[in-house]
Amino acid sequence: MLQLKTIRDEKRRILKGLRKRNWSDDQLKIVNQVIKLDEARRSGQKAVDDLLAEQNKMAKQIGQLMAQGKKEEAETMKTIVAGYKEQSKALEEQQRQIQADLDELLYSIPNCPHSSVPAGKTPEDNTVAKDWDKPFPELPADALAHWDLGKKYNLFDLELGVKLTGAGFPVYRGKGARLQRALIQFFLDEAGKAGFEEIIPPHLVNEDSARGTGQLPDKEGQMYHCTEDNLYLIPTAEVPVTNIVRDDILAEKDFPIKMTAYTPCFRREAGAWGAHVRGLNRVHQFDKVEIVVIEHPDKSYKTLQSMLRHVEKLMKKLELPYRILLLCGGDMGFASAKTYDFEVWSAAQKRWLEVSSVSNFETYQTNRLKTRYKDANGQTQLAHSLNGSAMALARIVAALLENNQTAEGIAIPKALWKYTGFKMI
RNA sequence: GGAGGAAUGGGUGAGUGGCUGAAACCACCGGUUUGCUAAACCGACGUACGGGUAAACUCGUACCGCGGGUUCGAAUCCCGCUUCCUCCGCCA
Repeated sequence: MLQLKTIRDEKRRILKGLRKRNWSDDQLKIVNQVIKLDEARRSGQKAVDDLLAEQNKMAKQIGQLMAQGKKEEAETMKTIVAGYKEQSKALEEQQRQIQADLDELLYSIPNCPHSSVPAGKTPEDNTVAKDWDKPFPELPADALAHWDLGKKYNLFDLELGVKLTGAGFPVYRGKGARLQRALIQFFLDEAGKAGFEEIIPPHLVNEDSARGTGQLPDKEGQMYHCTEDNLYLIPTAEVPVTNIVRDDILAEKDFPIKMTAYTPCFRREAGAWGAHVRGLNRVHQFDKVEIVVIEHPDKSYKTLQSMLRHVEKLMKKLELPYRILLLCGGDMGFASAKTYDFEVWSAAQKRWLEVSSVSNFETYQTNRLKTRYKDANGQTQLAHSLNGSAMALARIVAALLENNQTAEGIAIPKALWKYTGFKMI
């Protein structure tokens, strides 16, 4: 969530940013409500603190009176303190309510987009930051979409997934399974070479972690929830990995903290079913290698660029046509200040598929996570957090299969040979 | 799953009702001494919110695993929960 201090001190910037997210004048009123509630909170706290201070002082005096054997005086003071206590209890209750209201409002305000983020409402308003300037792969007229290729070569089975679990849970098998594992290994190795520490996190997280990265309370319905144990299946490795630094106070020399993790990702994705969700395009369980960076605020945008270059390198090694989009305010995720999306060209479907999303969250996540560092003056400051997919598997597989299909079979890109153990499917 | 024990600041660890936001030691940081390093000595050293301030600083409040309770007053007493350790059972 946004910091109260930022909302107080930089109200104009925040309002401007929220307009980029197409907030109406009505919605923008929330900002003023927050400021008003915050004032009430502060004056309320002063009142409570003063009352408690008085009680503390009197408690000490009572102790001294008792020691001196002045029992009656002590007793009269006790009755006075009892009155104060009642007052402060009532005030504290009021404060709790104010704080709860304030939190609720703060949770409902998305991150303020970076000044370089274009305004816009829909995906059509995104800016193409880097377009594909070479020709797309030419496929014969009888080219198959990946779901048909999967059947033809026995690579994955969606119906079998329905039998075992339900729609959206693909079963990979044979060379399809092997390709999947090869890609994971390849992505992890590349991340390792780029200096990311490899993590194997839990695949279920508790409520605190889900709250830390912002899945709760806003996107509760998107996660699978094990109610018996109150644990959530992770929708992305971002959740457990970023929470590694929750409640930490780092030193400046610790930056950047670079971590990578492969995990399966579980998403309920209620609704949103339609023509574009066939095959592996949108599933409830998919594999992804994620990169996460905790960075000094002065360097986070430079780091965002280096993360883009990393993902770009993966695209090139996989020999896939890709483009990079700078998302507009309306299409950006709730917690992000700036997001780039990578899309690969899916030659048989003849459309772009989103395979990676790289974002700088600035202090939006770290404010909830309480991930801070000591600056040169010894002051405690919030760190910046960033993450990106490097990359999401299912859709990469879809594009690989479609783009590389030939009469002889599906050609595997050179970079994967040593992982797959085969060059053709 | 059953039976015991434990949880204090970055670490070790003292502290069983007021003089304890918390001894001592270690680590870290600043300084003195030193040809350099080490040692020795001196000093500072938690977090959050709030007040006085723009800041240095200073004051108040809260925090000794978490939540409640008793009391004028709780790290300390009581209740619930969580986690960790030991033993037993089950098990990849």
